[in-house]
Amino acid sequence: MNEAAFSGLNPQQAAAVRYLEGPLLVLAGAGSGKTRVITEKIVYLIEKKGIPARGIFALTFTNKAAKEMASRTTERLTPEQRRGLAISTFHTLGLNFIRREFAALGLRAGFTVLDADDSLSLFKSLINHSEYKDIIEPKAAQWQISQWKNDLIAPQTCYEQAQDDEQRALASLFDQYQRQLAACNALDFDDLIGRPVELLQRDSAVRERWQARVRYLLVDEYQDTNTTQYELVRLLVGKLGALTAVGDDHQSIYAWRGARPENLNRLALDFPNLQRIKLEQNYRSVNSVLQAANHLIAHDTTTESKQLWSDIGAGEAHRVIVCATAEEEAERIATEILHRHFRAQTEYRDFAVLYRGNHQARLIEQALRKLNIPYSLTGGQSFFERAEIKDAMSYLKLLVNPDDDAAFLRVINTPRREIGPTTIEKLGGYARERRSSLYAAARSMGIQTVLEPRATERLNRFCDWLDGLREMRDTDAIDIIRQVFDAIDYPSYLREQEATPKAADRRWQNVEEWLDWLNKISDASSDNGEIMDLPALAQRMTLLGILDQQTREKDSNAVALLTLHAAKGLEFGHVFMAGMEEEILPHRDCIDDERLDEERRLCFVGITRARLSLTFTLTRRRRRYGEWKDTTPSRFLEDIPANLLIWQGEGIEQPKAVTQAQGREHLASIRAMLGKPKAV
DNA sequence: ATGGCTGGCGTTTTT
DNA sequence: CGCCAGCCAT
Repeated sequence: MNEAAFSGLNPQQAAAVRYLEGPLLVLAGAGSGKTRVITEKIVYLIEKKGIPARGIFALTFTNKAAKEMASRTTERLTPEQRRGLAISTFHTLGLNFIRREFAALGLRAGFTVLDADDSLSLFKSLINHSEYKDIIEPKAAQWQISQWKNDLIAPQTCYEQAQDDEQRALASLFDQYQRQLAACNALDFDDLIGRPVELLQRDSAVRERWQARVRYLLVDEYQDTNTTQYELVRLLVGKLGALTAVGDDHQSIYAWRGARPENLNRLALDFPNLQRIKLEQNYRSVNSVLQAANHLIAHDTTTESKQLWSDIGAGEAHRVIVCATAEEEAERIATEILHRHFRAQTEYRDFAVLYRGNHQARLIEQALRKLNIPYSLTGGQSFFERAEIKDAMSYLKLLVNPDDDAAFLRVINTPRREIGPTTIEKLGGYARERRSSLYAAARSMGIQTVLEPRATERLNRFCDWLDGLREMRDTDAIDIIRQVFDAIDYPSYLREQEATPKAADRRWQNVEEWLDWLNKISDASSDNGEIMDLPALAQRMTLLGILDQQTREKDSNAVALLTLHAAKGLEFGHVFMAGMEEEILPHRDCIDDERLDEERRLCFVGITRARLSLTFTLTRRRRRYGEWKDTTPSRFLEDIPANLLIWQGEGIEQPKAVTQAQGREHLASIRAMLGKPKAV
């Protein structure tokens, strides 16, 4: 092997890229270049080992990560070389699998992928029409059933193992939910992984076909896999174990939603010839940051010890700023950012404020606005929650799958077709009895016996219209959708709904924006040689959701406001961690719990986002649900050696509104008061 | 059908 | 304390 091919990689990274003798687990510390290892390995497999790109599968958890990885390989490979290369999320792989194998799963072409909202609506409707109305909370049911699905437990098994009435009710609800999905020719997100696993397990021909296809599999953020995802990985790689899994148990922060970090250890049991490589050199942070992180995480006994180090420099001690109240904390963060921005010509995009819960963002937002500091806030997928976008998506989904009840209900009276609640209620009852979709019920002969003649007539008109549209399925997807909006005169509908024409215009613009976005999706995938038909477009749309918005945010030069969870995978020059208090971090519900370690890892993730500087803030008293309570500094601060922390607080005067000049002046006074931060 | 009021509740979030 | 959802009243 030519060593020069790996210039720029350290020995461990190079070994991870080169190792092909069996399954490989790369324990990659924060900032140790794990994405780099995966992309280099893909390039290596294609260029040096002659494995065709279409035999290589790389899996991530988020669209963003998949996009990032794809763009990094694009830089290194010719279009010819990377043709057919599958870099995607677990869910997209599952979708592609099901698109090929749907018949064996009892689905019809054009099946719908329900998003979390649609699935919740389905639960609500099932619960409301069941005997356990008022006993079962829809959200809780959705969560529990999702857990079951992710643990590969069938409704039947749930029922047999149920300990009490509530569990029996949930198990029965699970069963009804799955039946209803089948009736609607629909799947939820969990099914995108679960159904392929089920088929691969029971059908050896399918399994062998897929195992032959998957020449090499790479998995990112392996510690975040749940039972189903791990099973999918295992089934796809077979006994050969042509697998590289990259993960970091220190960054396991999603156990609360079903991730099984123990899958890292399970790998060694399932593949006795597993090779392990640790990456401990960090390419992101100064050593004071890494020391804080190392000491903090040393208290987590459930994870494997890794000592991060870098040759980036010593760094400064981290400040711990104690504020009287949360308002003061927010103001303090804002003025600190302003000062540093002007003092060191630091771009706003180099700052991040991290916090445990979204509600903490509000005050910080206000404080930043007061000082005219631009900021970006993640967590809002508001664009896709807008009514006009949901309407538009429902029309598209319904064109593809008339049995999609969620879309059917959304659209049937939008715009008004005088099909009211009474008709829909009767139709729904009829459909439930026959375990069919609403559309199928509307189309059945017997429906006339239940409905008023006038209602039947309106319903038929709507269904005929839908059928007519579906006839045109060969027309370009975007064209059909435009025709639909034309036919229902959606802009006029919006004008009726909105008080001002301006507001209606704005909403129509959103629809236009959505159409542009759809165009982009269908173009992007035709790059891969696959023509995107209407069903594929509708299905993929549900999975891609928020990508666009995230991209837009990236362009702006603004301070990032993020939850600690959302910050994973990102890095910033200067990081503020707000609310370093007991009952916030660690969260109050996790304090006396085995979940405490996950809180510590969350803190670890926050710390390791920082390249150069780290500032912790906390308050002395905080208002919780209207009541003032004294607070205690987070135990995690105690886990960081005292010489790495400089506590500040009492007697430091807060600046009022700050102009640029006043900012410099004030900063000088604060620095005079505090003295220079001492180097470590 | 729509809006206003009240009561209950209040982690983290992707697909 | 604030927000949302759901309910009730118009």
